[in-house]
Amino acid sequence: MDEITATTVVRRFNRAYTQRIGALEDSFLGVGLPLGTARLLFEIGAEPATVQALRARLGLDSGYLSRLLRRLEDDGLVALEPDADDRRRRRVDLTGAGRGRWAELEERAGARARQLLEPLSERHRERLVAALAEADLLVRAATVTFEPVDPGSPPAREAVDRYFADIARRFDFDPAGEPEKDAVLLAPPRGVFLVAVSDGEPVAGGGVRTIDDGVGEVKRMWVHEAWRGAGLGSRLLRLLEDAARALGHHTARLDTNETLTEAIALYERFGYRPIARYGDNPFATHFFEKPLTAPA
Amino acid sequence: MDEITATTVVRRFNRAYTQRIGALEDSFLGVGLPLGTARLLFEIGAEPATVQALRARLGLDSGYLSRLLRRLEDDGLVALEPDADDRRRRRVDLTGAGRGRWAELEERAGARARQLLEPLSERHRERLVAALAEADLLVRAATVTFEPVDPGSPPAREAVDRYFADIARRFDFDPAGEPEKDAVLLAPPRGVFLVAVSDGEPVAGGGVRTIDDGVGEVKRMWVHEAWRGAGLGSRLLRLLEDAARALGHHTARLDTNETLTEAIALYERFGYRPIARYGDNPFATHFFEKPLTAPA
DNA sequence: CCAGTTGTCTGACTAAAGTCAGCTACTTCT
DNA sequence: AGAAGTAGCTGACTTTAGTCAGACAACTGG
Repeated sequence: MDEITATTVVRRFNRAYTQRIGALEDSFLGVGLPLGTARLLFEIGAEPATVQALRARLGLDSGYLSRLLRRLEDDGLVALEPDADDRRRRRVDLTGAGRGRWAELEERAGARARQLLEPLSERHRERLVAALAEADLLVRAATVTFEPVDPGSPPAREAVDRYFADIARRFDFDPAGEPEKDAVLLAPPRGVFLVAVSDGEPVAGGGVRTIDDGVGEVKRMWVHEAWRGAGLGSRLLRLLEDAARALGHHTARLDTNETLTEAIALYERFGYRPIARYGDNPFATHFFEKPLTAPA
Repeated sequence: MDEITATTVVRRFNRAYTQRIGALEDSFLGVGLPLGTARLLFEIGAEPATVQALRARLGLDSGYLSRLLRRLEDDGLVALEPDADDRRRRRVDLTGAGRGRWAELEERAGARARQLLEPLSERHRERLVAALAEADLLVRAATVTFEPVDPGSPPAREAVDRYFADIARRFDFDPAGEPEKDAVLLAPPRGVFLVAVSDGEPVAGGGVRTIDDGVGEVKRMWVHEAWRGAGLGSRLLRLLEDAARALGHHTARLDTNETLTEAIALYERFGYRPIARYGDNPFATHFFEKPLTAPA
């Protein structure tokens, strides 16, 4: 695809959309709260959080946020209380009145969305919704980044747990003890674990461990169901190969189960070739290897 | 489609997109201009204009805009000069320095778009661009409104001219004298002409005239090539039928040429039935009629 | 040619948004 | 226990964005 055309389409869309719907944010006006305050209330309603979490989510200055919260508290819309675990922290939640105000904001935002769809016929509405859902998935996927993390850390553990849960649905599998071993094997200096997190939730992850001098093994590659089809698997595998190279490996291996057909297709697309069984993974039925030359 | 789900998708997309790209607008920052000022400079660069045109395009207060322009002028980025036609008006254009600054903004906006596409594979990039193009078309179509205008007015004339140009491409057609007749026949109180305008350009239009007591004729239905497939034709025909009812008609007629197959399909979908030739339009080959009962 | 209208500008405001340094209470590390 | 760091708050600002009521010059219709 022509690079110029592609960015032109993105920019054209941005202009049209923000002009028409971007005013969407202004729909928060008219409930007697300035926009920033309304957005904050909205965010708290979506999920009560600590002050610092809100600061991160909204990208606000600490002093500024403090004042906004104070104002919401004075208006009786939110309640702040010290966090039991760390009494420096404060947890913010909506009061009854705040919940009412939040529902109002919800309703307005919903009305905005309905207003956009309303002039369209059923058929065109379906097309728009499908296009937005597709764009949503791809935009999210494009803006997520993979970060190396300690395989014992909560996001990594969650990714691995979900990986096990997913494959247990495909074939008879018992992860007994595996997560604990992973936490060691996939950690530096002999391993790596990468996770992509979106809205605080891991959406894809996987690791590399060293099985022999110069030979790395790709393990636990997983992509959240709702995020499949957006190319995260390919990006992850490419990054894991880079990581293996950085660990000094000249060869990447991996094993998998015959039921995981999409995974096998991905490995084949990436140039992995079937090899004889290695290691002692009782759940693996297929084994692959690929020489790690300079990155493509 | 489930109404709730549809609005949910729109809202979900809005959140994700504005959070990730909406910061897009902030990309105008970092060139030493506040956002509003940068947007103004951008708009002037896109097309030099009078102060009032900018006011309309950006929806700014006259005093406020005046000051913003002053600031840009002081910075040597724009030049203002009285309009030759009406010396109350002032025309604004970029200076050389302004053009440089504008190019910077362009580059930043383009970089933003590229940055969104960059992490995606060719295949996913194509999918995202296609989805955004589709959403763009439908969002524009959904937010455009049809307004009754004098058929002699510039937007109506342009719509009719483009209609003639389009059909002349389909079959041998000579519009001699027609636009002048239209300006009378499609005007109140015996006719109506509707146009939808987007970014100052007509994108769809059409009219109704009275051919007999209680009988109206739909004429000059046209949709801009770039806007086809978004349901504007259906919306327009529905509105024209409403207008015919408002003129007191119980029957709608129309003629068309056999080469205009999409139009014929539209009429049939709307319940028009073929009838014998009426009138003396030498270019028409097919004739249709529909009883106008209460609106669906 | 004059009354009314239009296009732009100025003055005098206000509210919202955001920044920065320093402070206090609490936790963590050694 | 003490030092060092963290979470949040307060005070004192600045900038941006925007409103509104005139003022004034230039145009337009009768």
